[in-house]
Amino acid sequence: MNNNNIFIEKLRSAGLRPTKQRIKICKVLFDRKKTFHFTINYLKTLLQKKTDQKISQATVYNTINALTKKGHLKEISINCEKNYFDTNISSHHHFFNESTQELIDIDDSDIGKINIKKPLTGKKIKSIEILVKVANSN
Amino acid sequence: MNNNNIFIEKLRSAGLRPTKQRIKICKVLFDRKKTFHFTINYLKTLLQKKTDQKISQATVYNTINALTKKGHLKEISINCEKNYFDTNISSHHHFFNESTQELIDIDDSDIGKINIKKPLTGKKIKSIEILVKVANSN
DNA sequence: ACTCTAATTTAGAATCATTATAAATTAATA
DNA sequence: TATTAATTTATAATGATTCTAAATTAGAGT
Repeated sequence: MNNNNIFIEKLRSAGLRPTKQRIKICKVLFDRKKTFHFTINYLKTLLQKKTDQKISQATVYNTINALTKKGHLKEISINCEKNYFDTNISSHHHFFNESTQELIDIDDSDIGKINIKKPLTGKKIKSIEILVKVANSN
Repeated sequence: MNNNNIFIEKLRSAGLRPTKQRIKICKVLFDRKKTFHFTINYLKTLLQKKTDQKISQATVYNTINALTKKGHLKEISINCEKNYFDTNISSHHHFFNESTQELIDIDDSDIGKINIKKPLTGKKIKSIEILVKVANSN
């Protein structure tokens, strides 16, 4: 089976040439049922496993940065210990499980309305991000 | 005037020996009216300006990390572009002005109650952090 | 006050993630 | 197919942070 055309379209729509490296990266990122959270490091490992020819790390960085810039990925950071990316680009929030270092989506609709009582005047809100840090209760 | 005793107490209460380097750092951090947001880099610059003898960067990092670990500082990260620290350790949130890279406190009481409709079972919430990214509206 | 020891400071090296460089390769258009 | 602009690549450079090991210092005990 071949989803490549979907990825080619995705890349083209973002103004990126569909090279074989980028298509492979898209396959790892987007060819899955559930949304995917990853660090660049983990992605590099996955690519090495799933790929015959190696993809240089410069290409991985360039491609991920380009996809992020075009809005196909979302960047999330947890106190800079690790920089995660998320294939779920809808407006949503996160649990971060400190016990496992795992990141879990919280749907926007699963959080009640955020009421900012004193907005900054003369500024436009670009985004509201909530990070709920949790740990195993024991 | 001399607030040093206050800083010495603060350091001791955190189990840190009040060395002259640490006291100088405390002075820069805590001897102010308003809360203070800073990057390590900015702090190093300030210390260099306000100090006769230079403090090595290893000491700056060690001290800031120790104070953070003991809860005298709070760490905030904005997509890892920059890692900020905040002398305001009360439960609160932040505006981040993308136009100026400036970080502004939002008091906990200036945000309405956060309603997490589907909490994670078996996990304890450690913290909830809201980051409101804004930009100059023009 | 003096001695001793463990904590601390320090310069510099090491590490890690990320970005820049510049030459070789490739996609896509004519 | 030829051309050229984009892309990939290995490698070097950068920047932030941590490590190391030697020199210094704080503070407890004498």
